[in-house]
Amino acid sequence: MGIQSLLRFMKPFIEPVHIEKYSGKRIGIDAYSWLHKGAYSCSMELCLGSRSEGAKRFLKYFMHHIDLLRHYKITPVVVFDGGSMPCKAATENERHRRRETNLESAKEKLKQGDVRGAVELFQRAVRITPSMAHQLIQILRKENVEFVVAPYEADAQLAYLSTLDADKGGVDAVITEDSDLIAYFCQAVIFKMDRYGNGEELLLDRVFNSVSNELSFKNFDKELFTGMCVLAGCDFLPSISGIGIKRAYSLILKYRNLDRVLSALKLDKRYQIPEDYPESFRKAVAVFHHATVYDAETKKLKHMKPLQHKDMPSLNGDLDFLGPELPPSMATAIAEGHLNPLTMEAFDYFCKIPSRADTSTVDNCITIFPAKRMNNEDISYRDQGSQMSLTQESCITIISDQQVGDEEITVTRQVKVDQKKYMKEALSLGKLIAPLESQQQVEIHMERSETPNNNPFKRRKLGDINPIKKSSSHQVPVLLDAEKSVDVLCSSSPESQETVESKPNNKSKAKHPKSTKTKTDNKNSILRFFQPL
DNA sequence: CGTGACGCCTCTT
DNA sequence: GGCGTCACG
Repeated sequence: MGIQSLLRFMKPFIEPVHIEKYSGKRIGIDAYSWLHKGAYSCSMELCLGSRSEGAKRFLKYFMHHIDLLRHYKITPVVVFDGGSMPCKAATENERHRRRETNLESAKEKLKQGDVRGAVELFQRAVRITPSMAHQLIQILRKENVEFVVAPYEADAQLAYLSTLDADKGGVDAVITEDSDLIAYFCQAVIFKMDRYGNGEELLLDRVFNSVSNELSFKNFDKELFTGMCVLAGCDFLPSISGIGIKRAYSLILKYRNLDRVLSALKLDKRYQIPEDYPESFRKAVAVFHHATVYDAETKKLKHMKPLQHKDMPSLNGDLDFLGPELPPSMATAIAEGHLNPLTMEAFDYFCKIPSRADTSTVDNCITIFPAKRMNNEDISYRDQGSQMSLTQESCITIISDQQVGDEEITVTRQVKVDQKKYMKEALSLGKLIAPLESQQQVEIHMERSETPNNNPFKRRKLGDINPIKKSSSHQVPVLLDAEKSVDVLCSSSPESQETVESKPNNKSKAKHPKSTKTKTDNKNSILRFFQPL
């Protein structure tokens, strides 16, 4: 929804633009808008949970647009939505209900053999899932495209990035379809960008410094502007019946003060103001100013603009409506795409049944989680750092990229453990992080990785998006840090086995030599736990 | 004249 | 998420 009719209202200030204008600059991208558009090309597959090539067309769509930007020497920074805001629950429940009913009737049509009718309904039933976002993230990693998962609203994160300098991760403009970016006071927004890079640009400078047929924001400040947006109706707070963007603008223009507008509305008998409207209104305005965002520099959550207690005394310091705080370790794990921001579970890298996450890590840490492995498929992705997963067959699979001299290699092994024991253990530990500080010597097999090809217009085969590259493999002893953390977890379970065996990478059926393990001491073992709030 | 409810569209060849 | 249309006050 964004802000009701805001875009149409702002039309006088919107000008056509081609992204080439931002050549050499950085542009933030609202991942949701491209994901959503791309999902249309494969809505049925997505709704039915198909994992065919067809179900991945949304990825192709997205990456085409990324390549377009890179072709014009623009650095894309993709921003994903994180957890949902409490005050947005009403809006989202409504959408969910409609999607569900559409999905039901779509399946009915399909049963009746009406494919065409079914597709139409599936298109209204598609929703962007964390799994889809995560599939995309894996490609972005491989393609060295910057991305961040916002703790809550992507719009807020994007607006925050637009306030930062480029060398601190900032962006010069934002591409989105959502008018909320304007309410968040994002200085440069590009709407409706097509596949050639043509779009419509809104610059706040233009809005506040020019006059256009009776429409002027010259004497507006940020406070008044967001006040107008909230009055017109936003996702956090529906507007008072009878008030739209034009009346909102007039009210602000007339009273030039939010409190005066509120009291004027209260006295006006034409409108029915809910008892709690003024408080909700204040909160909604505060979200647009002080939303919780992720700061990549400090690797912590922060408010877009610091909020003093005196700003909103009625809250008694309760700022949860801005998005509850999270411990830094969790915030980072979310931002870097390791934790599902809705469930706080580690992502199931096999993209199968949602698994119960136990532990998760970032960067140089290993990720450990139980993942049900189906159809005995080989692991088919690679990632920076290391990941592990517990398979149905009670194995932990470890994948890690290692630097040996000038060469980057991929290491894959499996360790057998007792799953039940492991689950119990891990659950009792909560979500833990295990930095890789051990130095265990393990002999493993290794494979050379191909350097990623970032040629903008090079066609990629989608089936090729994530495999561990196969090439010559040979045995070399390497320090495998992940090993230590495996032991930490496994040793707590008496039934766990410490068998280590090599596993053929990806789909290559090539025979790899068995690896052997050499144990050493792990004195530097550190387990960090997520702090309770 | 402005609001709000309704239906239609976003992709792909 | 947006857009255009149209009945209503």
